[in-house]
Amino acid sequence: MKSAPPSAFAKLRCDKHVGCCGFKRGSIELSIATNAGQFVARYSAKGLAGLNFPANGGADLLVGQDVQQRVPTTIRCWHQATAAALKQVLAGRPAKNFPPLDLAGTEFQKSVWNALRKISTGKTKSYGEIAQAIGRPRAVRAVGGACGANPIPVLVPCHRVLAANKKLGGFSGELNWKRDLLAREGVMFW
DNA sequence: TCCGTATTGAACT
DNA sequence: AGTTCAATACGGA
Repeated sequence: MKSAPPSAFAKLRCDKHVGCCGFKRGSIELSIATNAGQFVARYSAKGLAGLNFPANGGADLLVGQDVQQRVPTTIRCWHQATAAALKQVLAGRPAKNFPPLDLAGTEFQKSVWNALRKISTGKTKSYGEIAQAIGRPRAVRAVGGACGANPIPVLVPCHRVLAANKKLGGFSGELNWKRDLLAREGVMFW
């Protein structure tokens, strides 16, 4: 596996910023520079716990390589897997290796997210199909809610879920991301 | 308990 | 072909 790119920055969130920006106390955030912008991955003690789309305004919180050296070895290893996997998906290719995922949520949400991970690159499913896959054929709307609560977009491919009529459906945050991600995988939709 | 939701399919214009 | 509408399961307040 390749080493972390030199463009990767790390930041450690100060504990006094608890609750700020939705990040949790003690978590470690590492950014990933891609051709789609700078993503931010968040790690807990158990694994990758969150992934954020590139956003403006966070640059002032970033620090350089010196702080990155203070990141625990295990997390740096996870981050390499995360960065590689993210870039694979952005390139429209299936990710070979995943870091351990620390998916925090209810049992229902985790079952939905687990079902999402079974959708292979370039394929799509409807909310109804996901609902059926987890044994709750009528929980279609709840599936949508779980998708919106997905803490790790892209790697947990919530963007591969379309409405039953194969139209785009919705997305939390910029809908263009869903379009873009699908286009990167060669998926055509109405 | 009530409200909103990244749905769905059927019944209507 | 577009619009309205009720059923539905779950999560958050």
